Amino acid sequence: MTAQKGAKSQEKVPPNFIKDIIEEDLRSGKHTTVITRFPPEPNGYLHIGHAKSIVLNFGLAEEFGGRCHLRFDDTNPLKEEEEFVESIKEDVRWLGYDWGEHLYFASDYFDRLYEYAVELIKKGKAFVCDLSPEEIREYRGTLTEPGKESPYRNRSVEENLDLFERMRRGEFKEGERVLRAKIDMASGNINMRDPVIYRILHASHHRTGDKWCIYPTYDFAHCLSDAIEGITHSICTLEFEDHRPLYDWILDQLDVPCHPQQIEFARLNLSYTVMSKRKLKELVDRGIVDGWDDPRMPTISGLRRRGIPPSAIREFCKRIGVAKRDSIVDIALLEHCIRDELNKTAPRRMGVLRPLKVVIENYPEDKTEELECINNPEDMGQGTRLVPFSRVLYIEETDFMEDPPKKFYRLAPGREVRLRYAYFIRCTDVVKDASGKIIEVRCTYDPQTKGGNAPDGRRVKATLHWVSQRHAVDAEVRLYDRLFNVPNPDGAKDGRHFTEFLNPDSLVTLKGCKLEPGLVEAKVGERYQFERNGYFCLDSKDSRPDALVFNRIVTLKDTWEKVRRRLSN
RNA sequence: UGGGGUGUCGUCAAGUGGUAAGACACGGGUCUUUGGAACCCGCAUUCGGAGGUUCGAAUCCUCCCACCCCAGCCA
Repeated sequence: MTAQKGAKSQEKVPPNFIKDIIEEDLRSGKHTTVITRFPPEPNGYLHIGHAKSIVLNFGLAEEFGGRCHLRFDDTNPLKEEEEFVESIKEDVRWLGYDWGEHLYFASDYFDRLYEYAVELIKKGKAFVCDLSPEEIREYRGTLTEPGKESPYRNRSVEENLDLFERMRRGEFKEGERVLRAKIDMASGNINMRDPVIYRILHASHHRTGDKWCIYPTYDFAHCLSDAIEGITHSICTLEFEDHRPLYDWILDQLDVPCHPQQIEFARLNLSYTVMSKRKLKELVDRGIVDGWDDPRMPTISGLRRRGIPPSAIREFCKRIGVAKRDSIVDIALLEHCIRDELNKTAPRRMGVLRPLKVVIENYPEDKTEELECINNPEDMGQGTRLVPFSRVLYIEETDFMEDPPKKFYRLAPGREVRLRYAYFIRCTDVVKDASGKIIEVRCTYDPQTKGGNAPDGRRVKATLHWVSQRHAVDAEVRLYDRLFNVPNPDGAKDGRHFTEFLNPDSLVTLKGCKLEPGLVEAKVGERYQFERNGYFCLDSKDSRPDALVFNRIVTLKDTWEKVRRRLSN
């Protein structure tokens, strides 16, 4: 428990401008507590960009001893579904955050919001407008020209009250009338040109059913929901900066419990992927990926299925910082956070992905030895396990070369290497098939080197992982890589479509992989390091006890691969 | 041609008048029964540009340039 707490306190959000504002507000006495909120619209799945916001909002509240609300911004019944509220709750929970009792819905406030709208009308600050959607657009003006006032702008309070009430009762068709705030049609900020705050939608809502046929817009509902909940700091992304004057205007007109401060920060962009809901949906709809939880997707469900630990995502979100400039974070940082976490926690196993048969000529045919292997050299507390060794083994195809280039110091004819936790072996011969392909490597072992050390002090340059043929468990292994070939797939200057930059090798499926026998016991949710290969986990969707499927979470850093590439250039 | 933002290393990002943190990436090295990990070293005389103020400027002033967002009864 204490250790847990200690670990948590290390997970602080590093300094940033929002934290500065909060600290100043606490210091000056403007606030005595911090109340934030994460306000998703339940119309889609969460992705790692949302994780940044979640970690910020929940992290800040946690750190200052306040709280963070989970509030669904469900003001548009046309787009929202119950299915998404459940998946969003699951994702937030999985990321490690708890909203406690503070689960809210903007739709919980529809009655109060309606009353606030009436109050605005009574103050002469809102009016019912009969203009059609097209006319409203025309009257709004353009970015460089001011708008024109609606001919309905100066209706009497009584008439507005009556019309608004009749809107509520369902006397009008969709688009026939709206309620608008009366602000300034000449404002340079288009959001202030008498924005629509209520519209007619004859649609049933996932929570309020058919009780309402008028619904508040985001601008009206959001600030008031914040005020109702006593939010102190309302943190959102940059595109809402232009909405802040409206946020403040609405709260200034009304008798509200408090006036939260809206603060904007730059949303997360990640290299070698796309983040917009529209683009992710296209990947799903065109069958380019296996659904929203495809392990290559930046969705929370995709990251989860990929096997990425939530702690690594939290750490990543804290490391990227919070600022106002548009940026693209290098996905290598995410990968680093994943390796960093898994290196410390993941038990090691041996798994041969591309098997090459090795026969140890001087090892008895029927003998089996149980060799002790360390589960995690970074954490000896994880203990050891026994792995069977016998005469016929598999090693990695890439660990043998008949004609090795310089700097390759794995197995080759005449060479001696170490089999991890086992023996030194020396290659004596190779066996090829009719096409010349090497199908078997013949070796001898040195019985004196059991455990991996030579009594005579003899050294070897390489240590290979291996699996005993007789004992191996078969598995399918899916090697995942970056979805795109270019850092910024939707930033093509020549207007090329982002799918033109897909990485054809983002998924490589390997069958007939040979794993050490203990891995039959692997369970969904566990993560392993397959030594010298990377980190892997069972696929939660497709793996079956008699047909194991492992996903590669991330590779190990591979210096040899770098050398090899340099050599071939 | 309107309004709102932003420009510090390849990528993020500190710094808020006192002489450019840190991380990732990258390069080199030590060590190693994972070519993993760990450890060490290197990596912006310069802060979008040009002027100016000052003993002193990334930080203050002026002008300019670039990029992002806004004309949903979406959020």
